[in-house]
Amino acid sequence: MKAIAIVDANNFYVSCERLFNPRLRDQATVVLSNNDGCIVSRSNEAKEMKISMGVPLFQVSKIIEQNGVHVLSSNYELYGDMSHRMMEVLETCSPEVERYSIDEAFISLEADDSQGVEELGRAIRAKIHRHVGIPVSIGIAATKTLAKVAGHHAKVLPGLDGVFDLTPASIQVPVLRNTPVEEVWGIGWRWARKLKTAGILTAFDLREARESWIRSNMSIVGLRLARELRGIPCHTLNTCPVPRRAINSTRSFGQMVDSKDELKAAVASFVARAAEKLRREKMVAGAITVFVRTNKFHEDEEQFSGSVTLQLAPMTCITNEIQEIAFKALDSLFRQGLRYKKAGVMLTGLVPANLIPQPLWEAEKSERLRAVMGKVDRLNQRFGRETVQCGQFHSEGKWRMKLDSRSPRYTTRWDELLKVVC
DNA sequence: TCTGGGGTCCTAGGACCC
DNA sequence: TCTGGGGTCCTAGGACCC
Repeated sequence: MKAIAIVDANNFYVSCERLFNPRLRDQATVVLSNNDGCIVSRSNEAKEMKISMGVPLFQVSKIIEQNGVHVLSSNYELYGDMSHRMMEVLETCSPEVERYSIDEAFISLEADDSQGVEELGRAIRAKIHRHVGIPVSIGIAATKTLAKVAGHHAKVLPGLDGVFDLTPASIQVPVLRNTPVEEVWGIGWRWARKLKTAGILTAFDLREARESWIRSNMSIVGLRLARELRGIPCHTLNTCPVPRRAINSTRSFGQMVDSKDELKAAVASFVARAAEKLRREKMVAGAITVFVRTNKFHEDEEQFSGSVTLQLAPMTCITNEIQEIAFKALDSLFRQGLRYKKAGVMLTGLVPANLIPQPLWEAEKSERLRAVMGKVDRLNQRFGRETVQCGQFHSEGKWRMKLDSRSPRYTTRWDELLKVVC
């Protein structure tokens, strides 16, 4: 029998921090988003204190102080590296691995005479724990959506020890009846609200709902979802990474920004980051969107949110060339007298760099520029982001984000290696 | 005072063409 | 200048995910 499994790391960011700081084990710990704004990962102890996912830090500061919860800024370099290690182990366990997010992968499992899918799942869980040290939950079923349901149960039901096999037909109905509809993968709060009004309260109700109703209220997306709950696969495994369609770089500012120069500096830095990603993927972009917005939480201030898209012709991956167009977009977007909280850029129309024709007379120039960019990227990779900067920059500025309590990047920086003191 | 970032997919509507 | 259906392409916006 062949099945799909979802392998999902438990409290991933907190688990990564605990690997290198064992004092955090058994202690309530949370990890924050960029700018130290929101809670994005919680240990089980923190979850028990009713600290919700995604809440702003200041709203739970009382709980955190009263209980001595450990609070860490996010350390994406560390989490990215641990994620990579986990995926490498998975690739030794299954011929088909889809890296779904930083802490999750879908894999195929094939049972044989000696081992059922559940035993396979348990072996994988043990191997990841042994080689990487991160605890995972594994849900197994015939479709991705059912596997996610199984994975959720594997995580929260203590008796299952982290692995739940939902392939036996006999248990599917009771399990789906016990799954609130808002916990189904693909159902967000808006659809959940709509479904509840229509009397669809559980995953089972959604599975049994009329297809015509689903189609007209939730589009083809909802229809696929309902079929997946019935065991009809609509989402296959994507084992080779699909080419990216867009690259973003956006940030909320540490403090509000009102000057155009400072906004320009922020946009220049976002373009630099996005262009670096673009070159790493060996692609060029055909268009750039720049957006700015005020602080939507300050309801008493004048609000503005706008974006401008401009073509990049010829297509390019050169930071300075993209910055030039981005500044034009910003010029037409900027309004004096507003206080901005967030800005960003999005590169779209991405094409592999080797597929676009180069005009002969441009070839030499673009070759030279690309070589320069390559050197800049290598220097920044080696000595840290923004060691070498392109175009206009203020290295400091109100827009820079806060990261007050980041742990060392133990596995990717020589000077931040874990020190053992005897 | 403080409120994340980076993605994907789908649909509706407008512009344009035949 | 208006009439109309059908097709494509593009963009904005909405919904979702982690």
